[in-house]
Amino acid sequence: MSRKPTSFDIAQLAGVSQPTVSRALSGSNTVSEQTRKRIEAIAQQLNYTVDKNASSLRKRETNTLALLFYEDPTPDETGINPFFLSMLGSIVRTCSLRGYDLLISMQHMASNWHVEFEESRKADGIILLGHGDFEPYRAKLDQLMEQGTHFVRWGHVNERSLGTVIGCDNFRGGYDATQHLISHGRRRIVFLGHASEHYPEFFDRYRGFCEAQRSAGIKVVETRQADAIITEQSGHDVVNALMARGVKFDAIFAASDMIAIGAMRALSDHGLDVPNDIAIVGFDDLPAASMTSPPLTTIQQDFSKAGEMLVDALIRQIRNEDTKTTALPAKLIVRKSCGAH
Amino acid sequence: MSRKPTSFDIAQLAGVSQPTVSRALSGSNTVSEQTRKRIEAIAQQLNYTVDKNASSLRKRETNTLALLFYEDPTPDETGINPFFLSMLGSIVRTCSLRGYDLLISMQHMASNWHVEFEESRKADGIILLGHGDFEPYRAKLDQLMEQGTHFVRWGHVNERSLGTVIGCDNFRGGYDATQHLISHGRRRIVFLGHASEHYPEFFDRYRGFCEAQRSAGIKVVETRQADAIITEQSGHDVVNALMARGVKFDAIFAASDMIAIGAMRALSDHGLDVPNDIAIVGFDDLPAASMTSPPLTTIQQDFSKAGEMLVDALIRQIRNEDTKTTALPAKLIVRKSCGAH
DNA sequence: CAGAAACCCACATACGTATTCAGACATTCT
DNA sequence: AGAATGTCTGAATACGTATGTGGGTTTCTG
Repeated sequence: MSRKPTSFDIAQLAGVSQPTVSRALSGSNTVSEQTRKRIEAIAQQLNYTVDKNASSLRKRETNTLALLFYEDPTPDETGINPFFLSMLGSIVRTCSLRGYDLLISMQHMASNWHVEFEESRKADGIILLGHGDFEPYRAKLDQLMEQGTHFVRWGHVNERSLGTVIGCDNFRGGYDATQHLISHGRRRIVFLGHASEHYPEFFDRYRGFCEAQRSAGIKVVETRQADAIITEQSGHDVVNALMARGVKFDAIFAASDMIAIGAMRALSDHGLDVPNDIAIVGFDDLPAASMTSPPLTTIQQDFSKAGEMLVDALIRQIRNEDTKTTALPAKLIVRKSCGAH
Repeated sequence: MSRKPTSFDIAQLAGVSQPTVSRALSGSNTVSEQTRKRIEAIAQQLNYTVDKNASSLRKRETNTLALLFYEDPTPDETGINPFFLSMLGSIVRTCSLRGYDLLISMQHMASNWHVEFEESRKADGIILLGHGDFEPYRAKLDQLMEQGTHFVRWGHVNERSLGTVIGCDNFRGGYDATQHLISHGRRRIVFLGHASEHYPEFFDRYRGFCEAQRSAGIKVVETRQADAIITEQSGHDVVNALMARGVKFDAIFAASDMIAIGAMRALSDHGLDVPNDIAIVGFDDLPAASMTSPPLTTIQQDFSKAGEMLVDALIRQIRNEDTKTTALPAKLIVRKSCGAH
């Protein structure tokens, strides 16, 4: 017999009916210990595995979670946002520990994954990475809510967030980073990163940045903020632009490590020393942060915890248990780029 | 009707039978243009999606590929090998372009995924990352072959490789890197990385390293090789060990960028300048390579191409077309760590 | 106008599992 | 001993789709 064995095959060999095989292997207690042993032995010997599709069809659940990246519309960049990549490991691991399979997909705005994944019963729920709750994402999130699709997302934590969100305490992180620079004597700090509603997480970091300065009696100057997105190149360019504009500063708080790394390269090109001339603090604690020279002081996001919480929250939601939007603490990691000691 | 619509629902509304709906939506030409339009309109309106499980069950194919990482047995390291992460993006994208879903799993040696994935019809084929064809992997690969499971893997390319392998021309890469250092006047080059059968890719790079030296009339000295695995810490430690042993060298060829980055940190700790005191060339061209200071000269592996080839080879195999084991070219990327200008 | 061909479509069925229901048998109770 | 209880198992069926087969209508051909 070369085809894949079915529960009928096992049943025949064990001299029982197919339903009994199904019950025995799914751990039902309505089957005698003796026959169960026999069935298990035969199943093992034939390398029998439950057919996932038939099982899912019958049970109406797939035991699979879907992970959806939002693909940035930069056709030349082939990579995934390094920040999300860092979270991937713990998501994969947690799914595995919880007995779920993980389906991964990268989507662009045009596609309508929101009807695809749960509707076609590929997955029991969806984890969203990179989908904010402002336009043009908002409409899609609304539709997910309406459909009753189970989903959680990583993002900006807010009182009126749509659905369940796991995020980071960005305000506090921004505050702590800035406070740290101030406490080491820096007074003219620039913020590198967008500061608008369309980048709600960066915006919170920026607000923390402003608040820390106010607390220290430093006047917040608008010219000390410059838009940047989460790429090394962007960080590099924005520093050059600042210097071209003649902005004076003695420290940088970058809204992401990628930006910080690009900034360090630009400073190096200008012959400036980090941290003596310019101190830098980043955000995220990407793997790359500890590899720069000098190593980057940064605000750590706990990726491992984040992935675990996303998966667990989604599973709770699938089981119709209550879930709550949560902000994880942000933690200052002092290395050398900030000039402490 | 709150439950998910089925093809029967569509059929009823369109006044046709269920099979006609199935044929209309799957683009069969045995259904009239007129009824097809009608059916499509209704399907669209109801947000109808083909049930993946029922379809897969009936068609006996899942339209899904599985990606299996081998998890290094370091329980504290929560991350995935950065090298594989770099490939992930293009694998995800290529799957999407080819119309396949991607199932991701991280496995440890103990588990027997080899019967799980294709046998339980979760996927039509498997992409393996991090599975060499030496023990203890070999037994599992043998079993996959025997089962007739479709799989491809990234790894060491060899005449007698088991199954279809996509890899990199490691020998040539090692040769070119070393040759480059020699051509810039370096004579005492150390190789950082394992040089044994258990690390076949590193071993090929090492053989290229040796060959380049012989071609240049430099005597290959065994003390100028030191074992290291693909982590930053390992690179750091091994350089310290070399210096403690009093080994003299003026250049480093690291078998991976991670090792190179760790090595640079160690050199910096010792007050040595890169590239003036010690020139360095890495391997892989990880994203981090361009962010170090000085930026790392390295041998580039084309991750984008690699992911694409893995996916395409697997799909060909699933379609019973012939596939061939392939080595991709390795390309020297000159930055600043090697001291060329 | 008869017969052939072409075209559409419905009927029946299979994919492999999980669950409901009821029956068989053994055991215990009165 | 007869009834009641409990334990285990089999028969029947549903999940939603895809496909082989055959029937009915229309169009074409001679």
